This record gives sequence, C-alpha cells and structure tokens, in this order.
Amino acid sequence: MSSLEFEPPKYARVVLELRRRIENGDYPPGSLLPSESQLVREFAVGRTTVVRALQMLQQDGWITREHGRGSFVKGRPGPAGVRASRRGLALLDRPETQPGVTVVDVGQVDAPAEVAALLGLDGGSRVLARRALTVRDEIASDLVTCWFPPELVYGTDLDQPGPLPVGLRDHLRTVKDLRVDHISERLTARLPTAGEARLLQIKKSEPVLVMVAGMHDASDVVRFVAEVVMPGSLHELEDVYSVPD
Amino acid sequence: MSSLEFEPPKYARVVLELRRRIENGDYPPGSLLPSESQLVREFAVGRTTVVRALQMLQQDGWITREHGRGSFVKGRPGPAGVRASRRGLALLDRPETQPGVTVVDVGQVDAPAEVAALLGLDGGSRVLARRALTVRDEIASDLVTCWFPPELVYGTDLDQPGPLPVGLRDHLRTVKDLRVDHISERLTARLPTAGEARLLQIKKSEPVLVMVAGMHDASDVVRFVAEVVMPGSLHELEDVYSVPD
DNA sequence: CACACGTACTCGTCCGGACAAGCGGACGGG
DNA sequence: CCCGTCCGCTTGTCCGGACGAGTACGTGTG
Repeated sequence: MSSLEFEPPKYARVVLELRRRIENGDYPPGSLLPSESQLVREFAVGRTTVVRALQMLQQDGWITREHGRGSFVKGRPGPAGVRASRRGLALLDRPETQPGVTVVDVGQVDAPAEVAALLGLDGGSRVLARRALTVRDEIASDLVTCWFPPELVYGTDLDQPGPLPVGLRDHLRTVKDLRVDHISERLTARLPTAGEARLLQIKKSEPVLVMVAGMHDASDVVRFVAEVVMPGSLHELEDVYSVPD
Repeated sequence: MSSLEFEPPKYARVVLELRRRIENGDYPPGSLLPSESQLVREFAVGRTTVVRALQMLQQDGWITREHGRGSFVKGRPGPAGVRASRRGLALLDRPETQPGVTVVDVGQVDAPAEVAALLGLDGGSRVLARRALTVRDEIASDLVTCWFPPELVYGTDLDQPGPLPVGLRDHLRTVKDLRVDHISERLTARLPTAGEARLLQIKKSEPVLVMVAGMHDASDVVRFVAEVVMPGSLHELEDVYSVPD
C-alpha cells in the first residue's frame, strides 16, 4: 500500500508541460506545435490523451488548431474571463484559520433590514451573525459578516466561536449538503458604523466600500448573506475584462 | 454524389438534444440525468461520444457531474460572464445624445496623478478632460470624466463641447482606427470633491463610489482613462455570477 | 441496534485502433 | 507555363473496451 501521493491525470501533465513551454518561450506565439503523433511519442500516452490536452489548451485560448495543418501557439490567454472582484466567491473558500483572520464575534442578533429582505424573513428575525476581521501587513483590510438563518445553522459548526478550519462552501456542502449555485453582489459606499470604524481602525468620517452578497442555491433562494466592509481608501476592488468584437 | 447536407458531429446532436430537454423542462434543475450507459443506448453512440457531450454541457454550466453519483441538471446557464458592473464597457458605447446625459465641461486640464500614472505621463501633463453628467428620474446618478492625451484627440471631435452623437468606441475606431482591447477597472470609496458634490447634488459628507477605468489597446497600453463618480447611497453596482464546481 | 462488508452502479481516465477530411508539396500531362 | 492528381502529413470524430475510484444500498455480524 502506501503511495499516499495524489497522482494527477496524464492529460493534466501534458497541459501543464505545454503551457510551461509556451510561457517559457520554447514555443513562441505563431509557431507550430509538435503534431499529435509526435506528442504521443514524446509523452508516451495515447492519442486520446494528447487530443484532450490540446482541446483544453484551445478552449482556454492558448492555441488554435487547424484541420489538416496543425496546432498553432496564440500565447498566454488574455485577461478574458479572469474576474478580479468576486469577493463573495473567494469568501466561500477561505478557511478562517488563514493567517491574518480573526473571528471577532459569533452570536444571535436581530437581522438587519437588508439581510432580512434578502433571506425572505420578517424584519427583526433572529439570525446567527458570524464576524471575522482580516489584517494584512498590520493594517485592517476588511471586516466580513455572515448571517445565517437558524435552520441552516442546525447541525453545523457555524455557531462555534472558534475559527472554521475549512471554507464555508466545503463545510455547508459536507454537513448540510448545501451547494451554493450562484452569488449576487451589491456594492455601495457609506460611512462606517461606530463598531466598524473601531474594528477597522479608521476615522468615522472615512468612507467604506460595502459589498453585500446573497448566496443562492440552485432554486435561486438566498440561503445566507455575507457582507464585506472595506476601507474605501484602500482601492481593493479591481476587475479586468476583454472587450468583445 | 449529392448529399450536399452538412452532417453535424454526433456529440453535437447529443449536446443539442440534452440541452433542449433541459430548457424544455423534461429534465428539471436538480434532477438526475440518465447515466452514461443509458445515453449510450438511447443515442446509439459510443461512450466516448456521450462523455464528450456531457463534458461540454458541464463546461458551459448546464450540468454538474459527480463521481459515483451521476450527472445533475443545473439549469440554463445563468448570467455567468454577463456582468452587471463593467460600467467601463457600457460607457464606451453610450452616445452622449442619450436622454438624461449632459456634457458639463470639455477642456485642457493638468492630469490628476492617478490618471497620469495610468497613461504613463509625467504628473501635471496637459490632457483633455471631458465630463458628462447623467440624470435619471430627476436625480443625478453619475458623473463621468474621460481623460485623453493630446495625440489621441488630434483629428477627433473629442474636444468639441457638444455631445458626441456616437459612442466613444465607434468614434475612436472610425476616426483613429483605435480599438479598445480590454479594460481595467478599479473601485474606491471616498468623499466627493466640492465640484462633484455640487454637480451630483449631494452633501459633502456623503460618500461616493468611484470607478477608474483604463482603456487598453491590444498592446496593453492605456490609451485613455475614464472615471465614474456615483453617490454611494444609490447602490448602483450589482453583479451576479454562477459558482464553478 | 450499530457497524463492517460486499455488490451493483456511477463517473474519471486511458488505450489502441479506425476512418474521414483538410492541407501542402511533388509529380506529371496538357 | 498552368493545372489536375496523387500522396503523405495533419487534425476531427468515433468506437469498444478496460481499469480505477466514488457512491448507495442491502446484508450479515457482533
């Protein structure tokens, strides 16, 4: 037995290696890639595997394939599809044991109006609030609050004051079989509350960027809500996208 | 001879048919798709073909596949890729003759530090600033400023005080053969300047959302810069995206 | 009752082979 | 010289089979 090592699939090996050579300059943009049969010999795999790897590279924009001619290098794919914002998604996978993250508060509270509206609850319903502060380079960079309705908390570790060792997505999927299907984010600017100013160590007159994210299941129902409060002066939200046409 | 008909590949037939059934409601969201071997029998194709079709559907977000369990319907792929933000892109195509838009100022100014940095100019270089205010339902909703370096303005109508009848993208493409390849956006929150507060009709203590967009050509060079200033209380920026598996 | 185990079914990966179709250069007839 | 044919190369599609691993469920044992 043994061999605890995780063995990556062969097509992934081919993809990684070819991508490395393109980034490396071994296969400059415009050049012709080795033919499928050459790659079959070099990597000692079946043609199925080589074709699969090449199709993945094509899908991601690294190469173009031309019937009867060969595969040509396009170069490192542009920033298309890379979305830098999407804080909500990053949130889902971030364990609270990550360095710089501190769980500052966990407990039942009255749901704020906006949160109650998103969750479809009456104003003032009791929900579990879980709040964590992130400090980067000695500077408080954001304050994340998640609100969970009671039925979602039952059977989970969400109401435990200690940091969660796995991301929210993993935890809710394994414990409650809940899958987050899509996320709706809304962005605003406002002045911080007294508590936010204190935790983030900013003045009460310094604006904050606030992102509220609704976490939807496949039925479009919001299962829980996350809010990220960031000092507005640290321009945190960036996004790059390619222009169609 | 004859048989001029274009024969689509079999995997495409499978993809189209399964997609049709999902859209049709035959396979509602959350339901279990027929297993691969069932599909092999139904469509009378090899498993390679079925797997390929299912992988394409997964790639496009129609289904999720779970090892040992089956393939599950996610539904018509959501607004993935369509981002509600991307104000910068909307800006490029919006003619200034649109109702509610007023050109409030056009003229040479010293480039603000951030703009100069993006354009690769020395601080204090002279650039053309073009500023337009958008009013919706009697309420000032945003203030857009575009900065153009002098060599870009030459030969265009950008320095004319009247509203441009076509979008910036069209104008720059036809007149200067300039194509915007991609856009980088940066979002911050701050207090408005005196002028911004006056134009937007807000108090000087009310935070604003500010988006600065660099318009890049294919060589990644920033050709001009746009800034959108919005009252923070009108939560304007929304985004919905699906969560990858 | 709780738990380990076996079994049937699922998807993930991979193989070697096969045929079709597009491309490009060599070759030969006009 | 031009042009059509042929041939060797390429990619596109497809097959049937194989093995591994993950899941669900029933069954038997303690």
